[in-house]
This record gives sequence, structure tokens and C-alpha cells, in this order.
Amino acid sequence: MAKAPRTGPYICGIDAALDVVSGKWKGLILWELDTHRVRRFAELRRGLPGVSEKMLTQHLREMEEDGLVHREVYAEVPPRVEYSLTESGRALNKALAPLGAWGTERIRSEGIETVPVSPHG
Amino acid sequence: MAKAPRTGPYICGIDAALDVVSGKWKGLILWELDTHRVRRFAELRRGLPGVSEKMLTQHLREMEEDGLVHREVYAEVPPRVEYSLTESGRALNKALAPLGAWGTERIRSEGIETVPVSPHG
DNA sequence: GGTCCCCCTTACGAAAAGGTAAGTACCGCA
DNA sequence: TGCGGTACTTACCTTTTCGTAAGGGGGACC
Repeated sequence: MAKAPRTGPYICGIDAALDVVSGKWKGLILWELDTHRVRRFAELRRGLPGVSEKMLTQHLREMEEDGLVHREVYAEVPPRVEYSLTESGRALNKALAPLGAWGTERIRSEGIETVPVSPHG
Repeated sequence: MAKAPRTGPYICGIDAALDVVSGKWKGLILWELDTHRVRRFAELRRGLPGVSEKMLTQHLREMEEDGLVHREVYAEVPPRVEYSLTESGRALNKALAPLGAWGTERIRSEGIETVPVSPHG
């Protein structure tokens, strides 16, 4: 339950960046938040097929501590919490784009199975 | 000991790419092989401070199965094994470059600890 | 003869990551 | 009264990952 904001020490930038995005759902969370700008907890949940509530909160908290995600709580009833990307999170997503393209090409050329759930497959 | 060449199913390209690079040393291995073109086992070992032989072979085998790394064995005594990147591995490394820049900037601005070991910090 | 180097492999165990299931507190709807 | 929806938290367990230690089958060096 990594609570310290990333300990390091790191050897190079890739090292540091991978540390921040590794986590079963973090790439997808970044993607969801980037395409939708703002998402509520249950929306993210529905957007990530198979994620448990525990993992989603856990990952969101870590990403908040890492300064990637902004969490806005509205004191309403029923509760409303909105998640969005910070400046740093958006920059990370831009940096992730070529990697995504590489992965897409790999999926295509290798004929790897995909899960056609979100519209941005 | 992931032996199947990546099961998937994946939701998007980032998902697939992160699956291939996640592993404690894979980012560094990619980096080492990219900067040096060709490296022997013991050279890689010395280049990755703290890696165990087991983890290094394990990661190299997985990356070989994933088509990122080429392994050339010379039937000599003492044995000589040379590792290099495949076309796909080089493409991955190119795709990783912006991520590395993001991480470097993050390290710089956050004042995160680093390990100054390799000359390409 | 002893020790080092090469490139691994295997067995064992700890630690981290992830999954399951239930509980919390409050509200709207029928 | 009971169910569903909101956004979690907690406890417990399994799976995966990582590390440690040892061995192995040859040379080469001293």
C-alpha cells in the first residue's frame, strides 16, 4: 500500500516514470481521465472492467499522492467525488502516447486478444 | 514466472506496453542495451546495480519471448552470450523516450533521490 | 590445488500486489 | 420495509514478484 510518495532512489527517468504508472489499472485510469477530463468514482469503475472498489480507491489515492490526479470532494448527499488529471498527469499522459501507439501496433501485429469494452480501444 | 508470451486480453495499447516493460529491471535493461547496442550477461549485471543473477536471466528470457531482445549464444569456452535489442525493442525504447524525459523532469523538480551509478543518469 | 570467471539453474522464503467479501452511513424511491 | 445508489474502508486470503543462497561444468590464472 505504497503510502510514501515514491521513495526512489532511481537510476534514470524511465525508472521513475515506470514506478509511478505500474499498477494494474493506472494506465487505464490515466486514459479514462484524459479522454473524459472529469470522472466520478462510479464512472471510473464502470470504465475499468473488472476493477474492484478497493483497487480503484487504492490506485486513485496513490496517484493523488504522486501528484497525477486531483480529487475534488463535494459535501453533498449522496456524496460526490470528482477526479481529474493535474498538469503533471496530463504531461504524463502525453509522454505515454508513443508507448500506447507501440502497444497498439504490437497488439495488431501479434494478434493478441483484446477486450472490446471501452470505446477507445 | 510468466512464461506464456503475454496473455492479455488488453484494453488499450498502454495496457499492453506496460505489461511488457513492468518488471523491476526491464526499463534499465532496455536502456543499457540501447546505449551499448550489444552487451554480455556479466556486463549487464555490472550495469544494473543490485540485480541478482536470477532476476537478470528471468527478465532477459521474458523479454526474449516478448520479442524485444535477441540472444546470441557462442559455443565457446568459457561461454559467451550476447544480448541486443530487436527491431521491436528499439522501437519500444524510442516510444519510452518521452516517458523517460517526464521522469527525469519529475526527479529534478521533486528533488527525488537518485543513484548516480551509470553514466547515463 | 585453489580460486576466480562465465552463464546460468534450482530451491526456498519473504514481501508486495491484487482479489473477495463484508461493513459503513446516508439518502431516494416504491 | 426493503432495495439500490454514493464512495469508500477493513479484514482476510491468494497470487505474483523479488531476493538469497547454493550448485554446476567447464576453463584460465597463480
